Amino acid sequence: MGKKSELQVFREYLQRHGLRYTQEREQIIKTIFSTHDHFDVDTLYLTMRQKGIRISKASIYRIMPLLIDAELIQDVFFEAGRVYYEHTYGHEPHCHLRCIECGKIEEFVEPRLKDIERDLAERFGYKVLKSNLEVRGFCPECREKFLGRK
Amino acid sequence: MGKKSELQVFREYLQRHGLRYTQEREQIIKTIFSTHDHFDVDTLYLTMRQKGIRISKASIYRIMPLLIDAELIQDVFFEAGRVYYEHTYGHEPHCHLRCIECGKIEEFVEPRLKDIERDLAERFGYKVLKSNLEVRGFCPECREKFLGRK
DNA sequence: GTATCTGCAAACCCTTTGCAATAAG
DNA sequence: CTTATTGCAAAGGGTTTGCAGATAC
Repeated sequence: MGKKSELQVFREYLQRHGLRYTQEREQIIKTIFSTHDHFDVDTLYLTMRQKGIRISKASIYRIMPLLIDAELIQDVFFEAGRVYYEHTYGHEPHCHLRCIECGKIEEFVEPRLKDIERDLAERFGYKVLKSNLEVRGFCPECREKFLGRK
Repeated sequence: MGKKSELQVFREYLQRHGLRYTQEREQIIKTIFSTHDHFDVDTLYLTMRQKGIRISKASIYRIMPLLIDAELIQDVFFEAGRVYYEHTYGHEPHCHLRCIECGKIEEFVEPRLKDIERDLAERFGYKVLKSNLEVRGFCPECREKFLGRK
């Protein structure tokens, strides 16, 4: 049971939905999965242009929902009116610890969330699909700078 | 040590910052704390107009950051390009369980988050300020409708 | 060939901002 | 009185959309 490539997953998703596997869609997937960073549409657009890939923002905006629906990426957080994404296919579900001062992000896996989800499903009768835990604070450096060492 | 009213807290906050306690600010606080619902700026604006309170959206947009800074309200989630808020003063910190189909929201208190926060602070050296856990899924009704009873 | 997809530019919509009038202290 | 605040309307800025030409299949 070898793991399918993200391209393969996307291709099958498109086929299943009667959609087409275009140059632009292939390039977006490739670009997104070529780094581990969180990104927004604007960043993705600029990155692709820098690589010499011709694409419009409109197309990116139209393709993002497909990638989410195909469970290849996920929106992680919102800031300054922008949506930030990360690619999730092939990664263990994880949470984010963000410094509100410098924006640095640490990822961590928290097994206790599974228990919490299970308890919630039972208590409220929900079918739990996913959970998102975001912790905010000061990273060690900013903490020192702003809270005076302690 | 009686609990201060939200008005009192806001008044003191404003004073402390050299700001003025205006009609509009008083009315916003009163309106927000008169229900337990989550709200966005537009809803708040319409609610106030319905009650016959004269206020502009611009003022609401300008006052929201003050309420957040005074720790009276908090932004809870973003959806369809909008920010949703809830009043938090006087409430125990809680998390949200949302139905992605009908939008219903259940609130729950999760004591295990405190442990998680403590562990994170130690592991990454962060000063943790707050955490936000949002769980998404299908509520009992929507689950039945869409997933066929099971 | 046919229906989907793309790029462009305009439209949208929530939010922010400049400015003159108003009100708090 | 002095300075902060409000309301209005215009500007911003991210996202969506209509349409004609391009492209997957």
